[in-house]
Amino acid sequence: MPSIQDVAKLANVSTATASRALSRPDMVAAGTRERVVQAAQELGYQPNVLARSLRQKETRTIGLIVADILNPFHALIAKGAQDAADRHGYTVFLFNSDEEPAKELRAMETLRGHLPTGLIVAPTSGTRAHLRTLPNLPVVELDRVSGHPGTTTVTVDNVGGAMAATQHLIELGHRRIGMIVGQQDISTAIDRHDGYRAALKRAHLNYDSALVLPGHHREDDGYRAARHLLTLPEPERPTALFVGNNEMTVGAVLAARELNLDIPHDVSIVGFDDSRWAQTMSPPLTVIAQPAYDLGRLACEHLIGQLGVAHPATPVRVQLQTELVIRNSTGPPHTADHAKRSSRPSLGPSPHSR
Amino acid sequence: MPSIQDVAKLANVSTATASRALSRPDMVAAGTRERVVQAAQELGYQPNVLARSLRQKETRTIGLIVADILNPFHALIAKGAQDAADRHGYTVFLFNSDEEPAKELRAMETLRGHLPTGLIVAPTSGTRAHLRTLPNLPVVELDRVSGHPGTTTVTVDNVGGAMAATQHLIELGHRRIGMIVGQQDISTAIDRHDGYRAALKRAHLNYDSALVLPGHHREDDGYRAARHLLTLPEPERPTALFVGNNEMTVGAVLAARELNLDIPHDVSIVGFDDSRWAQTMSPPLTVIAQPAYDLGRLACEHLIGQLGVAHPATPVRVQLQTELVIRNSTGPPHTADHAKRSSRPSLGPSPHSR
DNA sequence: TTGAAAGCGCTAACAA
DNA sequence: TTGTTAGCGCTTTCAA
Repeated sequence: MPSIQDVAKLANVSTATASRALSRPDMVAAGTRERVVQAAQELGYQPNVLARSLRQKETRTIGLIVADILNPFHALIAKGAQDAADRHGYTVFLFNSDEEPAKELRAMETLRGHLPTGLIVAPTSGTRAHLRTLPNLPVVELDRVSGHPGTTTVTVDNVGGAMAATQHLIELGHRRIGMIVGQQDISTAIDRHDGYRAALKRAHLNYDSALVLPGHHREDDGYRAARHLLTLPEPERPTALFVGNNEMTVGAVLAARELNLDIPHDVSIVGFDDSRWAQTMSPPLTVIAQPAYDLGRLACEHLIGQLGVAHPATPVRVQLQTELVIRNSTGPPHTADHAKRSSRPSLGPSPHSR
Repeated sequence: MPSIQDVAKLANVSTATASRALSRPDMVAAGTRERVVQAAQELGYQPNVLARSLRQKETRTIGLIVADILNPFHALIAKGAQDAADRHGYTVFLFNSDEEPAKELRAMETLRGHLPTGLIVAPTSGTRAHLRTLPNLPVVELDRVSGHPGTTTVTVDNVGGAMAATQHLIELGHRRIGMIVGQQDISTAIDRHDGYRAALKRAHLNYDSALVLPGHHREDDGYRAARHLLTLPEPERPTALFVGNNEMTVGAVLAARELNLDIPHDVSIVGFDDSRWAQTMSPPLTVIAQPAYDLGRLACEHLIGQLGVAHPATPVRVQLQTELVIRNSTGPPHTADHAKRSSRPSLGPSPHSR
């Protein structure tokens, strides 16, 4: 690997001039500049980022910790952030916390040694404590908020989204609406739960805690919770389910299928988060869609934007809107008064539309 | 951020000793060692990776370039690689090429400045040329091979997988089997095409080039190709489709739905790559499953394993097996001799808008 | 077993 | 406009 010394030698200038010619062209005479650039090209010179960063105490590197890169929602966030970083000449270090605070801490420690210019994190329950390890590091929280004071947050309107989902079911005529909710120490789960309650209240429906089951955001949790709710004795069984995230929604759908319940005839389902399979599943799922890519993009842009700036008095709180996408997994309830259709040959592929 | 100087001062030793105490404990007297470790802990010292790497000319960093992090197959690869790197104390720089050689080159250039210890790449058509920019950098190719001489490759048996898929269809009684194949400058696409041909040949079936349509690995390509194949006039229309990757398979399924063709009654479909939605789709898809996580893991382990070693005479070629997972998207053909069922209600009118 | 000193490649004061 | 020089934080000779 050629160094700037080699370039300088070939161009017959000092290393300082070579450095300037490449990084601050306007500080150097046109002729010299050209010689240096020419030499650099000839040697295939690529500056050593490590040396530069060490000297400048500025790495142009951003740490990004997402909860689970295998979840398309988080993958899309990561892509949005990475694309944005790239546009601004930053490089992203991507880590997975797998929803485990311990892993998140490890990621932060690793990151710290690399002296990132800033950090974007989709918090776990441990984030607030962990962030105290990294004072003076500009942080943007993404998707969820940890409650750490002073950090910029980029989220969606989870309360509003959950209300829209619940209200959609209510408007279809549902009165017993179950919710499969995420961990109650994660802000999104709390907010979605709140939105669900608020929508019920507005419609003067009772909140029945027996219809609200917690999960840890995994498919399996959704499956188990749905199985429980959907096998409640008839008057108690919910006619609709609002599921708090994408993975759990898959589980809920599988549970319904397994119980031979037709969606939406026997049970309506609304999920949170849109995704490829929400569209291609049968039936295509009604969901609350989130602008995941923009979430990542904006988090990154805000982080970069506030880098130079001194600590702003009031931290920025960006909130994006969600969108209710009505597909075919929701419909009016068919309760006991309707003859229970017995042998539907599973769930025929339903019309796919958007 | 405390530096090793601070630690040294607090422990009353020179920086050299402090460094040794932390990195090579056995070179230091027990008492001194303890004092240093104690001091480091007290200060929350974390070594500056940049300075260390600059000095040692060794970054313990691995570059990873995948084709598309939004594709669960690649996401799983990335996770496998990252987990493995982590276990060995390496940090991964993850980049997306988005299947574009130009983006891949940019990623490599960025990477180069960071002096990665090694590189793992899922090649595009440009990789072979680009790798010449990075001589002396240990490289492992993943999933696909670029033909760059001397690099270790970790792939699956694409020929075998494609043969298994095709043979499965043949055994079910299909005689006209269409294939939607990937870009013919990507090794996996070539291999899968070869496997398809080989299986036909072994069964003494003609290879009909009219039944083989190319695509660029995107859902949309699969959709268009399938639409074309499935609307061929009756005697020519294939009764089964083998689709060369996961994204295109989704497109093919959507096309079949839109044409009101029942899967597998009217057309059988086998995809390459398993995934969440392959399982949850309706019908659940028969696929050739690939060990994506292990692909990533092994690529990383081989890279790390060969780091110290001088250039091995014969490059390593790891090949993993695929597995035919039979679900419900394949069945025996029902050709013209069967009465064509006209109005299958289950399929529903499927206005798939795009 | 420890310390002094050099140097990785780069950029930024400062001087010329 | 250019060059000289120092130093970012660390590890590693070399010497004691």
